[in-house]
Amino acid sequence: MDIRTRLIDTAEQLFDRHGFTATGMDRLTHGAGISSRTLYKHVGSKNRLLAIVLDERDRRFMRSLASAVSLDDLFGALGAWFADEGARGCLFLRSWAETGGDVPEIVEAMTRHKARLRQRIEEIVEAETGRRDDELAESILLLVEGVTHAATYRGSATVDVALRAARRLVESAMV
Amino acid sequence: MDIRTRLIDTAEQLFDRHGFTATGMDRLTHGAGISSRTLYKHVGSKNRLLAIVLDERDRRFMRSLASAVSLDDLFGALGAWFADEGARGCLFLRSWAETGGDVPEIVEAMTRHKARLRQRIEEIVEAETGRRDDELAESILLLVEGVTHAATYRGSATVDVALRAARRLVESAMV
DNA sequence: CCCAATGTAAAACGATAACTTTACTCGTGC
DNA sequence: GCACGAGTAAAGTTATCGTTTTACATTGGG
Repeated sequence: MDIRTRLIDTAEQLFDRHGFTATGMDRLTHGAGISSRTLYKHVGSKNRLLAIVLDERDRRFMRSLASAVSLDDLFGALGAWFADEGARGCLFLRSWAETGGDVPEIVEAMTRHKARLRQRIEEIVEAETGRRDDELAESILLLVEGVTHAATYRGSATVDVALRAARRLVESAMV
Repeated sequence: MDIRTRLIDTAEQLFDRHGFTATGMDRLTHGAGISSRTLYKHVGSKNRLLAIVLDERDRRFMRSLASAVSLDDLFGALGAWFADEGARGCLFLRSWAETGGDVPEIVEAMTRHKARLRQRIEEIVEAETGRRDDELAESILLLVEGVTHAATYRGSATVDVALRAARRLVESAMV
């Protein structure tokens, strides 16, 4: 695996598990097995490293939803994500909050990700119901955001609750 | 206002707006207008200060829900909270994640708060529908958790979407 | 064959972190 | 009238922060 990939993977894990500010550069360099000089040649700064990590995470997350055309697919993918990666809340929102909304590159990475997520949910809702429905898409987004955070303290069974609630909302909107 | 209250209020604002780790002790002492010696006499450590802040926030938040007996009340109170305090995600989850789940007093404060919230939602659902319904309460919790985080990037109009979705879930459960 | 690129280790940078200590002031109650 | 508790300011402690720099090793291509 090449250095840059190894660095970004290490950083994503450390930022996710211990927090951005609490993760020092030494833990990043030791974790990735590189020198600090190499780290700075590759990513320039700690803030830029976080922005790159977020962009990479967005790509990976959206890829896991790429083939979803139903609520089952959507919440199935979410459940698989939590099982694989753990559930510690949304890393984009956490990064945005930890930096106080003061770092433009992180605000932008967060905004981009949330726009893509919202768009993707709209497509899935349209595939499931056969028509566009903004209000329905927005409430499914609320369930997705809700399960992302509730799963941290109520466990993975919450994904099934979210799926059943989403189905009911679709039914209720179909009448 | 007495020193301890002033300190806790200041700390809550700074932790919420800039993050826990990113807020230094000097900003806390200057913000509260006290010396560092006094701060440590009162709260002992930065971690204990955060735990105290969280307990106080929980009391205040639960008080704002104290008289709620309907979905309207519940989401009305949430909307008012966001309007008054801003929406930057759940401070309990953020504090828990920022400290990597490694600080017992913070894990406990988070767990206590979430248990109380879940309990309160169960009571409101029972008052609204006339019967206990665990599944329904859990899905309303998902909407509450969802709107808490989605409001940070989709604005306060999301509260109305959450309320309407909650109403539909109740209707759907009443059949 | 050697130059340029890419990496390393390790020291140094100034700033700041959380926290403690020293020395001093003040108002209150006995 | 003075002792004491509660506060202050400010320096000091030890440690770590993000970042840069210096000096050196390895390696692949013209």
